[in-house]
Amino acid sequence: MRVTLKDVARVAGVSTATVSHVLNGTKTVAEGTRERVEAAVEALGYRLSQPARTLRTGRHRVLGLLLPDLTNPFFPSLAQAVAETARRLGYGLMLSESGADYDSESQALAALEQRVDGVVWIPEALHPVYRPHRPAVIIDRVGPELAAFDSVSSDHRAGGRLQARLANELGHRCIGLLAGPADSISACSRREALCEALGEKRPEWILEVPFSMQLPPEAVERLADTRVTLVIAANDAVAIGALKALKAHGRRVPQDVSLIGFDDIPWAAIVEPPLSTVRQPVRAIGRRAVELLHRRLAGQGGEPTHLVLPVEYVERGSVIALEQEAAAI
Amino acid sequence: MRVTLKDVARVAGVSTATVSHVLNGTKTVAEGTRERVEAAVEALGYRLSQPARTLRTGRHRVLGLLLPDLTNPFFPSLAQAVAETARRLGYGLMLSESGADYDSESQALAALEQRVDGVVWIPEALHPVYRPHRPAVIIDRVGPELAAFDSVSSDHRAGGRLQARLANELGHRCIGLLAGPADSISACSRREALCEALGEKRPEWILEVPFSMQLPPEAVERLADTRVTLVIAANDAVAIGALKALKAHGRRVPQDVSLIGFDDIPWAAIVEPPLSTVRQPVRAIGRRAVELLHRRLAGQGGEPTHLVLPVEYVERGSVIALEQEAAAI
DNA sequence: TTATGCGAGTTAATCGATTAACCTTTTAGG
DNA sequence: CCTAAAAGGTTAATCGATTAACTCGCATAA
Repeated sequence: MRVTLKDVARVAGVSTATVSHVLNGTKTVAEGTRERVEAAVEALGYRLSQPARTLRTGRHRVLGLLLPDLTNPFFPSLAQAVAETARRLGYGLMLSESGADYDSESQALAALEQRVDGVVWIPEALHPVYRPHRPAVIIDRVGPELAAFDSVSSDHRAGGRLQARLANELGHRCIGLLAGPADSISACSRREALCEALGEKRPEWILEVPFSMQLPPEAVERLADTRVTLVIAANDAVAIGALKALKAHGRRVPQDVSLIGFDDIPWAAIVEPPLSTVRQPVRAIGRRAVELLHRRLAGQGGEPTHLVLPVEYVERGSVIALEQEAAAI
Repeated sequence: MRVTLKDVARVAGVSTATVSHVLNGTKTVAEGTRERVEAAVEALGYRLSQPARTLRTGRHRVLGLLLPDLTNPFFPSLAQAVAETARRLGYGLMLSESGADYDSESQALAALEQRVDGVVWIPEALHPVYRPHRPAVIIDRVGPELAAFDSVSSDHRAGGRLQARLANELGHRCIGLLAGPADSISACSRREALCEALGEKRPEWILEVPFSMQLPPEAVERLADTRVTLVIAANDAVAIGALKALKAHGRRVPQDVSLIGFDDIPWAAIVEPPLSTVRQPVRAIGRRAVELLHRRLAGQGGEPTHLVLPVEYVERGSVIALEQEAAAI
């Protein structure tokens, strides 16, 4: 059925070793021989068996990427950067979504690990239940449990402080915080740094919501609170959900209430009004993660590396100064 | 280094065959023996080598999904449906993006095929250059080139007619069409059916744009055309791009100009105003595609099956009747 | 009593590549 | 002219599982 190296070797009149060397360029092969081999490959339509090669060499030449949720536009962007870098370094990419619960995350990771050389992993839980069995680079986690692995993350704390400073400078005293899930490490870092930097003027209310455009009814209700002059959202998806809710309540953004997100997903610039947000360097994150993984797979790099990349504020118009202060500026 | 079946067998005091049978449930094994084997597996932390299994059995237990662009929110939704169904049928999923050009699409497909049992493929080009070497289910293509493969697609022609009927009923006579790329089969079907159904009242202008929120400058310019009362977009992403451009021109949707999209991506409901669109049954498409693939892999099903799934109009408010006619309704 | 079949295990071939070790011829250097 | 190295090839072991074919008791049926 299947055309194997052996068939090619027979047709080309050489040994399988030679065919392999031609295909992989692992040894010099005489011009004429190589041509005969290549002709045979062509004629027979030979296709390498990856499983066989992997079994023999122990290398898949594939990296895995495990992320929480493709419908959050942040992750496709990340996936593209990861895929691009992987391909540049000679790897394929196997992408997997971890699904809702931690069980399915563990399962997905376990399944992934069996088919790749290493994984880039964006864990969901603050206290992950699973430890990778292969080289892994963790994105967005700085906790102690996975400290043994390389990691890359945005400077979430700086992001939180950025938001706080903005609130201060623009004179917002009554803040509503749509924080991310309590067990998300990145959401927690942002929230902590934000609250610390706000100091006295702690948020009027804090609500934990999932990273999704779909706000829980409770959150929608809270957004009717007219005292609040600035809503800080866990990320852009949440911010966009909030935007919709605010409009439904008849509150104008930014005239009646300012709104700020996090991530800078493509849609942030599209919604009305365009969303001011804190940008994560998504392409850099993906690139650096793969590069770290590659280095690790090459056997270099002893101590785990923890990269923290800077974030920046992107002004788009959904945040303005409080009126009384506006005159002063 | 690696713990193999042999190690487990040695520790459990049985042959590798027995271990394999315990692990796969392929033969009855005495209670006590099984327990010893399971204990050994646990104690040694044994993990199956997928490449070895695949080499031996010829089955990967993984399906591939090749799609054009993860940043178009239609595809993540599709990917989720595909992943879910695959998992339900006992497969893993390997997801790959085909990238910009057809070369990289062929490469991606070739790479994918080597690691999966079959692929779900959403080709970009009207005339694909590559023919799959494995069982494949094609999504959104009804052309002759790939007719030998199973396929699933929305009823794009019906979608086009739906849009035309809407235009008729609401009295729009001057239509701008932001058609998709000329080499996209689905875009072409829609466009053809639309134009046929419009008959006399063919669009004032037709512009081919890529499936992206980022409209080419030419398209942005055209949208300033105040004669046009209805803009039909190739898909929701394009529609949302158009929405932004229209606003930039100071034209209100839907008061000054109606706008309709295609797909019904999650964001269609979020933008302002919410976008009326033609919904593709994305979950059903994904599910049916995997089911077809599974059947084919099981060796059943002789003749290729071509499934065409119905679309439906989703009214959200971005399309209204022309004023003079509005009174009549 | 003899065959038959089942239950529980084992043996060993096999999947399709890679690659260390080895063998000839050439080639080049001194 | 002699020797070392390079060039060009081959042989055969190996990666880690699966599974057809076989063995050996023992129970059941004829």
